[in-house]
Amino acid sequence: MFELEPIKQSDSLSDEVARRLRRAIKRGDLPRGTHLVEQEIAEQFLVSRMPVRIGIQKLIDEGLVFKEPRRGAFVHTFSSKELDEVYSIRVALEKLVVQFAVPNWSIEIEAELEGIVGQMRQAAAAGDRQKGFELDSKFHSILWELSQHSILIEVVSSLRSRISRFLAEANEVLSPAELNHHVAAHQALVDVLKQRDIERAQDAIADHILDAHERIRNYYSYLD
Amino acid sequence: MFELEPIKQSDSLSDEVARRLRRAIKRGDLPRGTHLVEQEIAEQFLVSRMPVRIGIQKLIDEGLVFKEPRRGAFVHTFSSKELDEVYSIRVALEKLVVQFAVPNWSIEIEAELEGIVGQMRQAAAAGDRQKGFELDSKFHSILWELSQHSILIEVVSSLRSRISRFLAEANEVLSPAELNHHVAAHQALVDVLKQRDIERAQDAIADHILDAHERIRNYYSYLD
DNA sequence: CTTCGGTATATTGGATACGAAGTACAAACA
DNA sequence: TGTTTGTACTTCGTATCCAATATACCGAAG
Repeated sequence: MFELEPIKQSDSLSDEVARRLRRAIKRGDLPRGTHLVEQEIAEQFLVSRMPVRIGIQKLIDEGLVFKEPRRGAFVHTFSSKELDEVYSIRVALEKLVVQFAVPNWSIEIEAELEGIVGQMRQAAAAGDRQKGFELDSKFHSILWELSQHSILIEVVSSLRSRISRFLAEANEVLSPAELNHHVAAHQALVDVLKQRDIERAQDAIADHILDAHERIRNYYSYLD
Repeated sequence: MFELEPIKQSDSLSDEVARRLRRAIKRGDLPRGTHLVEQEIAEQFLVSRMPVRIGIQKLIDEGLVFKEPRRGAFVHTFSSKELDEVYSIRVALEKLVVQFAVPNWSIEIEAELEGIVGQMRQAAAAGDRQKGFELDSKFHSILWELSQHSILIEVVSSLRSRISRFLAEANEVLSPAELNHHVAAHQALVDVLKQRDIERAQDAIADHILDAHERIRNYYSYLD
């Protein structure tokens, strides 16, 4: 008997459609308020309207898109109130993440996160905001995974997903000082996590999230 | 100029299908693991398969149903680990609910919740577990609404929705003592809320949720 | 010039029929 | 008994069609 890697075909067309639309929304290629016309999208992706409809439905449930009856689906526009709401929830949940993640802390994770912070430092020095943003996402998702709580991961990543297009937008105008501050915040977080002190780590991540909230709120305050 | 409420015709067939399936799952009419065959459901509801597909998709994103590629959709079966996860998140979020709800506390709300607790007491005395369950749901959803945080409401109600079929099941076997204890817990919660002391109210609701967790965990521990 | 009404167009939401591909199950086979 | 094969079923996607409704435009009436 021999073993071969199973071919994973878990991707249905509707999943693929959802994924591509999700990416486009998060990257800002589809500006807020954009009308997602089924027919157009179907033609772009060379599929029929059905997988598009199901794909859009997924995005609706993720909060990235909203639908008006008989009018169609539109890219969601966030109010600053909603932004505040998301952040207030995230603070609570990220503390929970830390609570569950710390007991699973290991040398390997420590090295991985340190490595990411190192890359962040380089990206900040080079002024590569895009790279910095990706590393930030990666940093947090590693922490989420470390918590080993599938539903918590689902909820918290869904929350971040909702606001990611705003994060991406605000990220583009970060000053060099803010970039450095951002790196330092992650370094500080790792330093506290290393000590496996849950309470202090929770405080640290709460500070970090609140700080990000403040930053992004300032950005959007002069926007609308 | 004057304002009138817009007439919303938000009901599509897929919404209706989702609503009915949701009800059936929560009430336990569709046992866990049930294969949701599109054709069958379509025939039952006298609609075509399309609204069924979209309706099922909604339930998937709510976590009530899961899908296996090329096999179909099944009513979700919870593990005790998932139950623990949901509760750990709910404790954090319900505390947040209280934090935002207390400042909006009013005489009217107080009367309403007191009324519900009163009805709970009657239902408990009469041994009407079904009624007690409905009142419990209502009690908490009023508190959620009071928080005025739309996303928080969305997330926390979605979490409760996931486990509601288990709650309903466990609810059926509550002893009279447990029924009374349940009523007392809600009364205590109202009493603390009345004083508008956020911290104590948070502690109270955390106790209440943890207590419910313990109870339901005991029930399911001898089940699987 | 604004308001009203009609018309044209586009889009959604749903119905229906069909086909390809994967899954389950039972019967036939070794 | 254990394996193979065949068949029926189901999903997932395609292709078309249709009714209801939203929107935009245009012209006429006030």
